[in-house]
Amino acid sequence: MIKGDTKTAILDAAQELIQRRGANAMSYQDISEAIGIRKASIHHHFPTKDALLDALIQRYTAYFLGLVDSVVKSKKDPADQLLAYASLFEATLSEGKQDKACLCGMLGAELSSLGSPAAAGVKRFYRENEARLVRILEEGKVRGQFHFKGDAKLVAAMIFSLLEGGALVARAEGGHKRLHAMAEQTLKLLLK
Amino acid sequence: MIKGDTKTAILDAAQELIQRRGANAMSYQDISEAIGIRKASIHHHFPTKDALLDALIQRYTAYFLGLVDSVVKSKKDPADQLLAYASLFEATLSEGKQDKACLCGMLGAELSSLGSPAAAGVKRFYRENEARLVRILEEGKVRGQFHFKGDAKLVAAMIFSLLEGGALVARAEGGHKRLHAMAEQTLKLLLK
DNA sequence: GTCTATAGCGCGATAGAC
DNA sequence: GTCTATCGCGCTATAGAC
Repeated sequence: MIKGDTKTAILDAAQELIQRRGANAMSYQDISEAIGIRKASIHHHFPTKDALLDALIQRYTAYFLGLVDSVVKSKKDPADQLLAYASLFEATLSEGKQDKACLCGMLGAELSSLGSPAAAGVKRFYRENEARLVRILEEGKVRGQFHFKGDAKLVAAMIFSLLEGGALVARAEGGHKRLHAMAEQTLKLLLK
Repeated sequence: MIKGDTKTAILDAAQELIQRRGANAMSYQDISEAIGIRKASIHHHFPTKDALLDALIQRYTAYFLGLVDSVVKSKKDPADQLLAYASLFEATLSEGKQDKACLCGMLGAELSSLGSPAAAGVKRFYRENEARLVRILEEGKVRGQFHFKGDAKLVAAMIFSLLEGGALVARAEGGHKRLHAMAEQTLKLLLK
């Protein structure tokens, strides 16, 4: 709280705008209007848009993986862990003024127009998330609770894609409730 | 070939650009350079970008659903139909200069910056695809081949989101081969 | 139907005062 | 650290000649 508060406000505004509309539809002017600061001041904190995106992805990844780890730690049951993991995507969707998808899901669509540090950050987000899903799935299999055939890595990739894609598709119809129903349905396929 | 060839060339170029980079990163100038025509000429065929997007979505939807229907008709086995359906997404991903996702998957991320006819078109694409998946899934269940618990509509939504999301995520890592592996893994979950 | 030319705007980014 | 002012560019879109 001593310093850097403006930086945080900029990142918060940028994140919300991107989650709602995408990076290419978000401008310094939009951020400026959202938090009541001039464009030039934003450039002082983040010289270029690429730098802003990069910082945003780093912060989001750390924050989101932190949520994942704490939510996974708080449950013993892999099935509960999986639903809790999915609920992070659902919560984003229903947060605030709504229609917010995962930041890195949005950026995935815009990957080829991103700077290379930003693009690398998005890929890392995907990898880290899938790695955590693998752990949940393998634990569930060891316990004799999940009964899927095949590679846990592929099931993890499947579930991750389904949640990222589901967040985007559910914005068009059904919203967070529909995403939740999809997550529960997916769990049913794993349990038997 | 008698007429309207320019219109088709414009739509082809626009589609490729959007599938690769997104609608907000695609400009009349890009199309102009791709097909060797002036920007003003594009405006003659499609007065506004919204009109171009709308026409593009209509054409894509008709084309894609046509592929779906013919591919479904050509297979008897629901499991084969499902893999064939998924292969449409895989084929897009590996086509041409690569890294092309589903047009409406890309536009789903940019939904809130689309004009309302375009947005409605994207939603319709989602609905029509899920409806076709429901039919495949129900047929598979009736035949005693698919063994999923729960609502076929939810499983359809799940699979559709997984393919749309998977196309986006697989562009970051693994490409069409990874998407194919995910589709096969999904089928395994349904078969038993 | 395609062209040249240009209007009018919003963008990312920079210079320099305070 | 924030501001005013502005640059230069690319965008969508339009007017009008050919």
